[in-house]
Amino acid sequence: MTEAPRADTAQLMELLSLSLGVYYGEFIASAASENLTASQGKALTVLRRGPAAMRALAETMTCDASNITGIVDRLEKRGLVRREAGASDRRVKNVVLTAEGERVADAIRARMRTTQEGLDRLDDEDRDRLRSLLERVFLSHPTA
Amino acid sequence: MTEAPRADTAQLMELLSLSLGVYYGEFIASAASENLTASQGKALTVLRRGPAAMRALAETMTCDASNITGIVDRLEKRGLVRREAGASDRRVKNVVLTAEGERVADAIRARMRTTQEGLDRLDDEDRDRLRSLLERVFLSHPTA
DNA sequence: TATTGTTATACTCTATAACTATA
DNA sequence: TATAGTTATAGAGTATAACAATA
Repeated sequence: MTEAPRADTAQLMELLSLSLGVYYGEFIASAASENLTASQGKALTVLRRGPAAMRALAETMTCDASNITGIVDRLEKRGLVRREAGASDRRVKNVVLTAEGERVADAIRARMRTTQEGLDRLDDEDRDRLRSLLERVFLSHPTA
Repeated sequence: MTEAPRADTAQLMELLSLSLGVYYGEFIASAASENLTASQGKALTVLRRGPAAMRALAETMTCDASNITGIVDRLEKRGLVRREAGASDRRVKNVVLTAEGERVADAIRARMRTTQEGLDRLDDEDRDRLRSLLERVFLSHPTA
């Protein structure tokens, strides 16, 4: 009964691991071609979705808040992001992409040809199925 | 005509970025709970598929071969892997999981409950669809 | 008192270059 | 000559602990 995983859960986990390896490997190479480390590229990717406080950025990137100081320092030194004072809470600093930062973030994604071509091989129906499946697996928050 | 990406390729890339971010975040936390860094956990995950030469390990992990020395050193010191002399080419060292290493690799995967529960929410047909889609996007090698 | 961001510290990861032992 | 693995080095990432400013 109950919560025993179905027979091929292990297979799917393995396939996810392989897929992530392909995707992340291409991401690292893409960031490197803009002279950015994986963490710096990841920060730009996250900030592309909108400004974020240092703390929030740390949580999204699954690392300690103290690390973000150095990562943002280096991105700021290169003119890719800037720190803005928080509106209500004066302790908070919001990190915002500059125009150049947006350009670089876009360039990183554009360079991920293998992944994009993989998606382009799917027809419209399959692309919609993939979207639905990913949302259900990774983005649904079961009431708990 | 031709190679222009379909309208929602950008959406799917963003969704992949979010989904794999969730997966990777859970992986990092899972490895940390076994007192392993992301790279060490990744190495165990790769070796779980079978022994690999130092060089091959570096390629799979998308890093320079010189890094693997230190990573394997630390895993070996903890008894999770061992170096074996190559059969034909005496320059080669194959890295092999120990029994304890296998146990830890399994524990890392088993601890990824959020992802597993996400997969468990799918019925058999959807799970098969997801497998097919991931294989087509990430693991197919267009003749080129 | 609790929280945000920073700093100091020690360890790990990373690429580059130079080395050795094989091939 | 070329390749597999190692070592040395410098810069970056990482968690922990302690701190100042603010809430």
